[in-house]
Amino acid sequence: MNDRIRVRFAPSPTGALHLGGVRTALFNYLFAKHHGGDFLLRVEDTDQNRFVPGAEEYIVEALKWCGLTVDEGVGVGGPHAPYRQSERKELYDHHARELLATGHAYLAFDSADDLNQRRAAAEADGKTFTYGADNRATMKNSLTLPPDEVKKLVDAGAPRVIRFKMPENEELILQDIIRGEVRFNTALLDDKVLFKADGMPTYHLANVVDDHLMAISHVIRGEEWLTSLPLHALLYRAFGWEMPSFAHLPLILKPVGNGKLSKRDGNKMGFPVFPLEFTDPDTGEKWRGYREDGYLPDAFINMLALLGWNPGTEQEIFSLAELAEQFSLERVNKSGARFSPDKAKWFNHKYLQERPDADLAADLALLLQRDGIQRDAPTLEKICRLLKERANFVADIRDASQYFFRAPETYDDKSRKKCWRPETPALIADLARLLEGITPFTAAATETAVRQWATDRETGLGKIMNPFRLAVIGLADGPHLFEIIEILGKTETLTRLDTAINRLQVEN
RNA sequence: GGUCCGUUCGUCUAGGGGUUAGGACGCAAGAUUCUCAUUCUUGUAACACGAGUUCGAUUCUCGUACGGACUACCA
Repeated sequence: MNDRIRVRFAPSPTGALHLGGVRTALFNYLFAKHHGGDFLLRVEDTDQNRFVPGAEEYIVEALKWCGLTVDEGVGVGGPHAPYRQSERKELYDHHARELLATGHAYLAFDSADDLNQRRAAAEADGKTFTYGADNRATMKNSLTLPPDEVKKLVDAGAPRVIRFKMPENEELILQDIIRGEVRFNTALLDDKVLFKADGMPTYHLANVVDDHLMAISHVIRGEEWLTSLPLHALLYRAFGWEMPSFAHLPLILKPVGNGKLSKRDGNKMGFPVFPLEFTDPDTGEKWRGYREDGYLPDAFINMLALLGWNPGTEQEIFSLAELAEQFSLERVNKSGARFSPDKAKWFNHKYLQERPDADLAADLALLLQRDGIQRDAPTLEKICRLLKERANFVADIRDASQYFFRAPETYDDKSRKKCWRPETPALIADLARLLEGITPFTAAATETAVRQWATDRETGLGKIMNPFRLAVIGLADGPHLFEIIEILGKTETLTRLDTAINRLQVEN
């Protein structure tokens, strides 16, 4: 075994990947890249009942969108193929037999009913039934049944599982990179099923076998696996294999309320929990995605990286490469982190500001196209330049830019009451005459002229600008007005002034 | 219930035996501006509790409380 750093992200194709899963993938990726190692993608599809069509493709696409390039695994192949557990069945079968042969595992014939009965009985007694060291002697398995009867059952094809034989009373002291020492006593642990009656391995067996076969050096996974760490450690020992290092990541919690973030929270609280939009093939239920909501992948990743990890400095904006450079598992937090939709937006805002106007314009063009609006790229670029600072998403730019594409049909009532006075129409008419004579119709030229004009008339600029703005865009907010009219052009600007004079007179 | 893990501003977090306990999001105020936003400045607000160790504990130890995960022939 060499010293190469190799990590894997091993999701189950049971649906879309949610925030927690993406972050696990991210931390694995960052750790691998930090050490110049390999990032593998393995699909753990050993549960036939929970398989969701399209989920695997979704996972691959989501990682791609996030920029987490897979070095080896599903979708890209590699020396340890196949990387889909359903295609590696013989391997698990072989290893399960080995455990049976070495006495680390045994056959169990108990039916689901038997087990349920025992559990119910224990519960009625206020206890918890564990199929472990203290109870396995009372169950129907190859430890309790005479060998010939076991053989008879096996030959008859009786439904059976393979269980791990947990040591009776052993204190296990395990190391976790994030948490330090973690202790367990095997007396309290149960004889987990390693191989199911349907001929498939369970997570535990498949996971350990594959991690070993794929030469994984570090297992970085969610905290929900911490309690299975002793089982996995014992499995490595039973096989006589060197154990990889383990790191259990803290969970991502709901923004408000108790518990870990679930996919329900997103639709309920108005933020996506999935990187990409996802439609449940069974229920038809639709889930929002960060991509479709207008998040930039780098912003999304940056936000996720800082959920449970920090560099120890005050830097908070990181490219993926910077993240990889600075990442270390030692700086991952122990406690769960509440997810904050607000902060996610803030990150996107930051990244949006850095995005070239031409790129923003291209995105904006796409959005506008859906509304049947088309404009030339230079104009859209100018619009983006003006509007982006107040936007979190390109869609915000679209929403705020409507007056560039059509003249106002209504006028902001509050502003109208405040600034549209009886003398205003005449003022605006004068202003229109002034603007008519300005060529070229640039922001600088119109601003200079209007300021001069205001000074000459001894009228405060505010007196003019507010109704001017209202007349042109129908709103009381927005970017520099002279920039707006430059984009609109002289003709359109004058038309709008004229329209406003007529309509606002009537409305007043 | 049992096992394991955790607990610093509302949230994400830095720090670590002696600090004005730092930063960011959010919120509030001020400055700038034709407006809104941006930006800048300022403010707001935290070491869960109780013991112990110590000259001194938010920091170390132990308890308690609270939170979380696991407790399937799911991963």
